[in-house]
Amino acid sequence: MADDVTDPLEIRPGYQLKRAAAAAMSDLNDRLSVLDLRQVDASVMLMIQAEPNVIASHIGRVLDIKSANMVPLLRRLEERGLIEKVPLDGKSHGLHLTAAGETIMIEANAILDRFETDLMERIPAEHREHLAPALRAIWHSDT
Amino acid sequence: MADDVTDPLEIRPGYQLKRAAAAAMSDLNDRLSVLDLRQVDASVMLMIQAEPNVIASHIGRVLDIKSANMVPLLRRLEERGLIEKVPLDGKSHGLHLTAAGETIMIEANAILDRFETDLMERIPAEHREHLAPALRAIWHSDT
DNA sequence: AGAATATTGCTATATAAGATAGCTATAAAT
DNA sequence: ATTTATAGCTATCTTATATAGCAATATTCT
Repeated sequence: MADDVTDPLEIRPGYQLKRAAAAAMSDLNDRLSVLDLRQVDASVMLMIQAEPNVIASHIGRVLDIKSANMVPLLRRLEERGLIEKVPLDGKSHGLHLTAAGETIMIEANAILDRFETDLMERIPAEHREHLAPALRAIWHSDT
Repeated sequence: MADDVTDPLEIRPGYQLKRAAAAAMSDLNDRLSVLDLRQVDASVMLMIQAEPNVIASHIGRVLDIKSANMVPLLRRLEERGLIEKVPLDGKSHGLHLTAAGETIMIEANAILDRFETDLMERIPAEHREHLAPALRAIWHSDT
């Protein structure tokens, strides 16, 4: 039996969204793996880079990472010498990229830029500009 | 510190895709939970409904479900009396919905339709029609 | 027909992401 | 000053999916 039978899920946008995200995220993970970084690592470091001295709980709030999961994530990055913590007061630490962290982020940003260029290039031109606004609407109106 | 600091990931379509998918899938899982079905269960049953007598390995190929994971999935559905297996030859089984399976799929299809209507309604009208083609392009050109 | 190969469905186990529950110390609010 | 909220943390659980491999059967090739 050839696999040309109509997939009843092909017409469902929810399924398209899931499969597109899975394909894209798998691709990105492969690309980031050469730096031994996961997406979540890169996104956290991106936030630290954008706002040095940011605290962990703020990153967690923005990126939806539970503090229980943030702790080992930051510890790994710190142990690799990519970030450092500077005490702000008795309980908070400002996060910063180290020199090594800045260096790896040059490559990480290049990978992310390339990934996104490739991602957008897959999309026919007439649909391309609509993707980000549509996705943002889905995400931000989620209750 | 108010959380109005610019999120450096807001501008990245890859991140938008991930967050939109996560929000939508979480929503859908909540809705399907009233039937005690997960998305993957519903999608498998949808394929069986669309093509009675389909075999498990075909579903796995189309939906990207490993046979090791298909086995317990089908067993649960069979134990709940929602599907049944009819031997086709010495090693394959044709899958069918039972009467109970047909009944639950009436509700499941209603939930899916409603979910997708709500999903699309969140998107501003001028972007709406572009979402599915854009997502399909991302998914299907994935190597 | 016989031999080699591929497919189907399966078991058992590993991995990885993320969620839950709860705790201590500190800071902020009343 | 007392209460409440926040930051960071530990330990553990759940869940989805991946890996490795197997026996029986079907298919393909010579």
